Amino acid sequence: MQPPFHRLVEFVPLSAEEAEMARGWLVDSRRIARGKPIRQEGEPVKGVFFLLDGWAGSSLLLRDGRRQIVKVHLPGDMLGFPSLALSHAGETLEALTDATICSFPNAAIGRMFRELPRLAMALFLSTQKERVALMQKLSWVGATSAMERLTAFLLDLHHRLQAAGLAQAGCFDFPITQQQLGELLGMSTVHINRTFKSLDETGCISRGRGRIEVLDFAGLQRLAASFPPDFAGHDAWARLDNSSRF
Amino acid sequence: MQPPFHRLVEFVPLSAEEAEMARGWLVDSRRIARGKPIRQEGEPVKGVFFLLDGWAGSSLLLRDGRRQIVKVHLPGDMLGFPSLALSHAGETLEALTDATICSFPNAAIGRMFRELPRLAMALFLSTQKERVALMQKLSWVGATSAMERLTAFLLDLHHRLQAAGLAQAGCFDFPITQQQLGELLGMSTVHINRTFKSLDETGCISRGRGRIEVLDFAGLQRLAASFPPDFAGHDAWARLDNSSRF
DNA sequence: CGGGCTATTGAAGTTGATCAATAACGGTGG
DNA sequence: CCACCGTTATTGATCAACTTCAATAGCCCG
Repeated sequence: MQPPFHRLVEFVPLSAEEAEMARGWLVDSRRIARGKPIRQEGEPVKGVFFLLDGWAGSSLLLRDGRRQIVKVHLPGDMLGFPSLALSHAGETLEALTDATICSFPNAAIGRMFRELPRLAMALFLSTQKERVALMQKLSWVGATSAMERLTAFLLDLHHRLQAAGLAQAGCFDFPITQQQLGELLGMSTVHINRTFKSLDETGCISRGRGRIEVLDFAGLQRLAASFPPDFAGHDAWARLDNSSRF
Repeated sequence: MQPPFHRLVEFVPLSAEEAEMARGWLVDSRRIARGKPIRQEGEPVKGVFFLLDGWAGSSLLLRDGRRQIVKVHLPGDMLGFPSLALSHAGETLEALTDATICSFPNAAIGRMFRELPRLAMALFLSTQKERVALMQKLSWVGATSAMERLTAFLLDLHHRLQAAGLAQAGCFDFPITQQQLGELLGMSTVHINRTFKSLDETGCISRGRGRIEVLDFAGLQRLAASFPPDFAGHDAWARLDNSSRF
C-alpha cells in the first residue's frame, strides 16, 4: 500500500532522496485500538505523530469534564504539532477508530529545520493550512446553526477523505459516534441526532451502519451557508521560494 | 521605544546579528486607522505583517454577512501567517484601534527558512503556540456558557497584555466594542452586554470608558471554569535543538 | 443470550437570539 | 462652548434554538 503522503507533498514535491528518507521513517509504526489515547493532555511532549491509517481526534478537556474535539484527523495527517511549543501537551490525541501511527521525536524536527529547509518549509505551510481550517471551524461553531455546522463538517470531511483516496462517488465510511460528533461540533448528542435525522430527510444524504453517502452536493452546499471558498495555494512554495531582498 | 519583540524571542533568543537585522525590518512601517482593513479575505497573499502598535483582529466572513473574529492581536503579534499556505487570503485582517504595522513579503519567509533556520524554527514554534490558543478558543466557544467565555477571554487578554507590558495592577485599555466582542465570542451584542453587566456586578472587575480593571483574579478564574492550565514551554528550543538520530 | 454502548424519540426547561426603543458617549462643525 | 449626529451601550419583552432529563429501541460483541 502506498503510504499516505498526500499531505506532505502538497506544497513541496519531495526529491527522490527525501522520498526515500520519508519512507524510512515509517518502519517503526504502532497500532492503537479504538478509543485509546495516543497522548494525553498534560503529558510531556516527546514528539509528534504521523497517522498512517484510521481516524484520530485532537481534543481539549474542560474542568467540568466536558471536552471539545478540535479536529478529526484522517490518514496522512500529522498529529501533535501544536504542542511542540509547550513543555506539556495542550491537547489529547486519541484513536477514534483502530489506527496506525508512527512517531517522530522532537529532535527530528529540529534536525529537519537545520538540514532540510525545503521539507521544514513544507511542514510549516502544512501547519499554517491547518490553522486556517481551525479558524473556519471556529467560525462554524461560533456563528452558525446546528444544521449548517453539520453539513459544513460533512462537506469538509468528504473533501479531505477524497484527497486521501478514501471516498468514491460521495460514499465514505463514517465511524464516529453521535456523541463524538456532538463534542466536535459543540452541541448535545440529542440535538446532533435530530439534526442528522432532519438532514437525512432532506434527501441530500443517506446514512447506513457506519457509512454515509452524499446524494446531492449542491443541496448540501446550500444548507452549509457558510462553507468557505477554497483558496488552496499549491504554488505557495513557488511564491516563497522566489529569492528576493530579505 | 523598545520594539515589541517579546513574541519573537520567546523560544529562541536572538543573536546580536539577528537582533540587528530584526530592528532593520521595522523601518518600513505603516499606519492604519481604526476599523480599516489591513488585508481582506480573498485578496492575493503577498506577505505577512508584524503588529507594532495597536490592536488588530483576524476574522472570517460567512456568506450570510455575519463574521467571526478569530483572534484579537496585540502589539508584537504576527498577522497573516495562516494564509501563507493559500494563494488568496483566508482571513480578513483589520485594525481594531489605530495601529502600526510593518510588512514582510513572502520571499522573506522563504529566505529565512533557507538562511536562518534558528529563526525559522522560532517562528514555527510561535505559530504552533497560536494554534494551541486557537484550539482553546474553539473549546470555549463550543463548550461553555456566555459568562465562562467572557471571563476566559478577559483572563487570557490580561495575560497577553501583561506579557506585552500593557497592563499593570490588573488594569488595562479595552478599546473594542461590544459588537466586536460578540463577534469574537460567538454571541449577540445584547447578550454580551448583559453578561458583562452581570460580571461587573460580581465585583470581580470594574469597567470604565475603554478601560478594565480586574479586582479579583481568583474570582474571575472561578467563573472561567474552563480556563486552561499554562503549559508554556520556553525550553522548547532546547528540546528540539538536541541533536539525535533523525 | 446477555450486557453495554449507541441511536432515537418525547417532554420540559434554559440559554441566548431577535426585535425594538432609549440613553450615553464622542467627535464635529458652527 | 454648544448643538448636533452617528456610534455604542443599555434595557425590556418576546421568541427560537438548543439542552437536559428520561425512557425505549437497536446494535455489536463476546
